[in-house]
Formats: sequence, structure tokens, C-alpha cells
Amino acid sequence: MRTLQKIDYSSETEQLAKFAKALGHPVRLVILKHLSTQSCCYTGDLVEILPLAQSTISQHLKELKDAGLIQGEVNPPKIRYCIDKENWDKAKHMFAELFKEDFNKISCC
Amino acid sequence: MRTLQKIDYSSETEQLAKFAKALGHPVRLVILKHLSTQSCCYTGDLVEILPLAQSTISQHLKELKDAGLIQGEVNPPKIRYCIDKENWDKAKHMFAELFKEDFNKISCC
DNA sequence: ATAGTTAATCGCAAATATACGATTAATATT
DNA sequence: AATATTAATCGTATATTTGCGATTAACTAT
Repeated sequence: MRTLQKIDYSSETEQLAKFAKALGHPVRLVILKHLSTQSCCYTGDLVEILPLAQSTISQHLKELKDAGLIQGEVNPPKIRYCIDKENWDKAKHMFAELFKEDFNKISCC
Repeated sequence: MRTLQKIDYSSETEQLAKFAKALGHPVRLVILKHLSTQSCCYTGDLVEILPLAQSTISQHLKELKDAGLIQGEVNPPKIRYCIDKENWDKAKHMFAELFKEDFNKISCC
């Protein structure tokens, strides 16, 4: 009995939720952190870092890619992943916007 | 055959993933946005704003509360919700930290 | 052509998330 | 005491996520 009504949120909200969801798993955060320290790009020998099956890691990479946070560049037979700068920036700004309110000024609670 | 290995991430990573996960649903973003505009606290007549069952909204509120992003104050027979300033701030900083790298400097890709 | 390497994808199992209506709990009002 | 109001919780159905091994696809090197 799921989803009787199809709610439509602003595309803003939809987009931010998508980013947040992609960031909502520790493995994916580790991957992103790795990508950011590893001067830039990197390929899937995350398999050596993480105690997970290759297929599982591939799936997480796919999710990050679908969310637009990373991009893969074929470099046969490997694939180089790197942060998708444009969307990363977008996410950065959207989160900054979300958190911009300073609730210290507010009276109650 | 799930989770053969119990991976332990840094508590940092674990915490950020938890925040992100809580933010990873449009309904919860709408709730937070509402809480932030509504001078401060607010009660569950989100039910009137969102086309969702009361129980569903209650569940989303619980998730936000479990993540530490909001807090509820009993005010019988209502409950006033508001942003949990301390954790909100924590989340704000953690996301800022995550996004601080500026990938424009980086060569490849 | 054959074998090797890398990574995506498929099929499956189990866990978790999302939504609902119904019920319950807590309190206020009559 | 009886009723009304508000919101949590329970039970349930379905969808999605997470993980795995096995297979496939794409390309290299022999």
C-alpha cells in the first residue's frame, strides 16, 4: 500500500536528498575520502582497501556515479574514477545553504 | 549472506553517514526546512502540509530525532519539535569539512 | 586465436526503509 | 468518570538497499 500519492517536491529538495542519500553510507564516504586524498583520480583497487567484494564496491561506485558525485573515465582495462567537480561543487553549495541558518539567535528551545 | 565482515569505520565517518542518511529523504528535508523557517519550534501539524499519514510523518520525525538533528519537547497534548542546535552545528561542520577540498586545483580529469 | 586483467552486471538472499491503518498512551476538557 | 486531542507505536505490505558469488564484457598481451 505504498505511495498512494505521488508527492512532488521542489527539484532543489529532490536533488539535495539524492546527494545526501549517496553520502549516507560509510563505504561511500570512505571512497570519496580516498578519491580526494589520492591527488585526484583513482581506480577500483579500493578492493584492496575495503574488505568487500569487488561487485559490492562496483555497486557503490555506481551509486556515487548515479548521484553525479563521481565520474569514471575508461582507461583500458582499468577505469579511473574521480570527483565530478561540477556536481561536487553544487552539492557543496546546497549543503551550505541548508546549514546556513544559525539557530543561536532563535529564542525557544 | 550479508555482512560477513563487520567493518569498523572511524566514528567520524560513521557519524557523518548517519547525518547524511537522515537528510537523504525529501520529506525529511521538507520537515527540516519547515522547522527552520517557522521561527523555531513546531509541532506535528506537518500533517496538514504533507500529504502523508500521521504515522508516516511520525516515523520520519523519529528518524530525524534518532539522528540527533531535531529534538522534541513534550507540551501536552502536543509535542514541539525543533532543530537540535548542537548536533545541527556538528553536522554543519562535518559537511563543510567533507566539501572543503577544492578540486579545481587538481590536474587530471 | 588464446589467455589474462579489470570492472560491470546478473541473480539471489537478507536487511532496512517507507508507507499505511489501527491501536495505544498521555494529557486536557467537560 | 467520559470524551477529545495529539502523537507514538504496532503490525503489515511492499520497495529499496546491501552484500555476495558467478558470469559477462571490454580490452591487452602473448
